[in-house]
Amino acid sequence: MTQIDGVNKKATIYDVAEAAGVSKSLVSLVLRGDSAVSPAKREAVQKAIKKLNYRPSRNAQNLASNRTKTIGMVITEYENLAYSNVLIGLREVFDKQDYQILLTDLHTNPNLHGDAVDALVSMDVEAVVLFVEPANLNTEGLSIPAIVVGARETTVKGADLIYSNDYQGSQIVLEHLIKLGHKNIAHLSGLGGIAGNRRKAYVEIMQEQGMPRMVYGESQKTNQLGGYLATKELIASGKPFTAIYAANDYIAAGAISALAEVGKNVPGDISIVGYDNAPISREYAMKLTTVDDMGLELGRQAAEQILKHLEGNKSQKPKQIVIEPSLVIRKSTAKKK
Amino acid sequence: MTQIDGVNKKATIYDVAEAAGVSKSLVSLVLRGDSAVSPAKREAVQKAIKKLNYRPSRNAQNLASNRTKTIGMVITEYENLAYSNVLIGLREVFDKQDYQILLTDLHTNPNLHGDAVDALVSMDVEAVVLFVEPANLNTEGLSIPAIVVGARETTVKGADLIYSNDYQGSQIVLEHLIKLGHKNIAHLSGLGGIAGNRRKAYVEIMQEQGMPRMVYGESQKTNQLGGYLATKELIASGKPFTAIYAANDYIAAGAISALAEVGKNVPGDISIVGYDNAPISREYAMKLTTVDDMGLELGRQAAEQILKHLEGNKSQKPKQIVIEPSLVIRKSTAKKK
DNA sequence: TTGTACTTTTGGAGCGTTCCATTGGAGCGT
DNA sequence: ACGCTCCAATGGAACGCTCCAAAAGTACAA
Repeated sequence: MTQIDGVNKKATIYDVAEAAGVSKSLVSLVLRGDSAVSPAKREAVQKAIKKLNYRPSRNAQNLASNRTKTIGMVITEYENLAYSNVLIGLREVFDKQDYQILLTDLHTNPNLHGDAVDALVSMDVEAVVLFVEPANLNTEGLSIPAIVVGARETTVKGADLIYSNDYQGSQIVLEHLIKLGHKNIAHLSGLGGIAGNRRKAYVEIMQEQGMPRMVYGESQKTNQLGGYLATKELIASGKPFTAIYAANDYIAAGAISALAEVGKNVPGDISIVGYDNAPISREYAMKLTTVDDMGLELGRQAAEQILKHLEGNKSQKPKQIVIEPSLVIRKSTAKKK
Repeated sequence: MTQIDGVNKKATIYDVAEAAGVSKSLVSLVLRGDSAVSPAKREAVQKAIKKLNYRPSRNAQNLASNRTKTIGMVITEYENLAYSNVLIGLREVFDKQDYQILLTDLHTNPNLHGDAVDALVSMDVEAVVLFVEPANLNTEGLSIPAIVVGARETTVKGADLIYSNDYQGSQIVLEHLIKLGHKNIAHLSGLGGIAGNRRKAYVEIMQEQGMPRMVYGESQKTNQLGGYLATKELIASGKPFTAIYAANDYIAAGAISALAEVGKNVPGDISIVGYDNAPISREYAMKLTTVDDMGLELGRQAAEQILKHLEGNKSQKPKQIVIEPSLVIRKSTAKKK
């Protein structure tokens, strides 16, 4: 930091060079950990860096090196933590390769033009991970690798696809409940494509099994309140049920409250299964039985896939990866009485 | 996008200029919405931009203009949504001024050196918003404005401070409960400085009022499970209580489950107040009475304060802003029977 | 026609790095 | 003392923009 006109200006590589009595190039070498630098000079440079509190400008670095080692990830909104495990999985892999992840939600400045992807591309990310629902994003002529996580189809041409098999998820949930003796299993759904897939699978499977289909909350938001309201509807319908399959854990949590209000006990009276293995399902006193959507694994494999594009041979054709979900049996399900 | 050696290369301003038959400078003017450009050329440029799918390089822009119009925000972890309202408040103000917000958690690549602040400074953010607990970050010689949100003290020298008054928060909670006739009010606490402040206030106020102090869960995490376990302890202690003041809404939610397990009804038997007005307190079927920590307002005012530094006269001395919290009365509290 | 006053457009320098080709020494054998 | 090889260190071009000073064009009055 140098003082000019009483204003702090950020130190540049030249300031460091001068302070250390070397050339800017030598400083650059030290910065990048080049082994060809003599210990004495290296130390001098490091001292100068510390003294001046120098931090290299990534803008300049990126520009000069034509690399950013940065991956962009687009999510719908921070409040919906579904992305959380995926992010952890991505980081696990990318950290090892010294890639950075830039997380962005769909919020964009109304004044500025361009959506989340535009913003990311402008920042020269080397690839994008899309964890958003209908992806009405500007992905036209996207010249970097893209992978869509969590959806089984996309309009992003050339993008890889990775998702966990929702059909199979519904299947293992229903198998589990049926094995426990349940016959009247209601489904709590919600808005959106993911809930839609699970619903479709539920309907199909119940049909195959010749069991009654009861779907509620299709037009509700996929959160606790939605689950609560859907359950109220279910109860009001007067239809008999001994188990509930909720399209996600928040909906399941809402269902539990609604049931509690009418004196129904979980799992004593009603068994409940959620989906996603969200934090709430673990923290919740109830310890929800749920489907692990393998977010961590999705993240890991998405990262590997991206690395293949980035480091390996360029033009691979779009790949589609399907991960098998798994049932996490906890305490919200029990044998039918 | 031009095809060179079969590899897509991003279009630059020169490519656009050539395609539009103008100079790179003219393209730059169009990009920045300069009014001195003739309609004809403007249109030609815009057509070329679209055709080439050109997106300006922010790295180059930032470097050349010596501005990034970007503010960095540091949070502890994405999973803890406490920051959410603050972010919304920040955006509300910064959007209008065309500033972008870069959100970062404390996760840093173990291979790369530098913490979250280093990373942000390297990216040339113009100011930082710190929404992290003890802030053991490298803020030495930070040459950009910093504001610490949510803490009443900080080691970041020169930083502004903005927080809502936790003491007052505890005060209005307890006033509310006392007014409802409660005398035996337990407090559910948890790890961390914020919970600590609320706890301290609780202890002080109860002491003043000559009422029994019951604090549980000090060593628990501040989530649902923590609240659940703390409540179990409270119940096991055998001490009489008719109301609970929980250090946050998740703890309160956990408490409700624990109470339900022993047949205690909220608010019939026990009144509960949470803190933070977190999403769960609204969505939750229970409709939790809680303290709004004014996150939105914190965000707004933090943004205003930063703008004062950035646009106004430079060297202001550190300012400390305290926001008054407010009670949101919903359905988890009732008159003592 | 020429000059004046704008308005529109342009070339060039500069932003803080990286990377490469080159320079300058040190060390060693003869 | 001289050449040769190696290794360490350096200067300059380049990255893709912005911004400024200057050039080119346009319109109108004299």
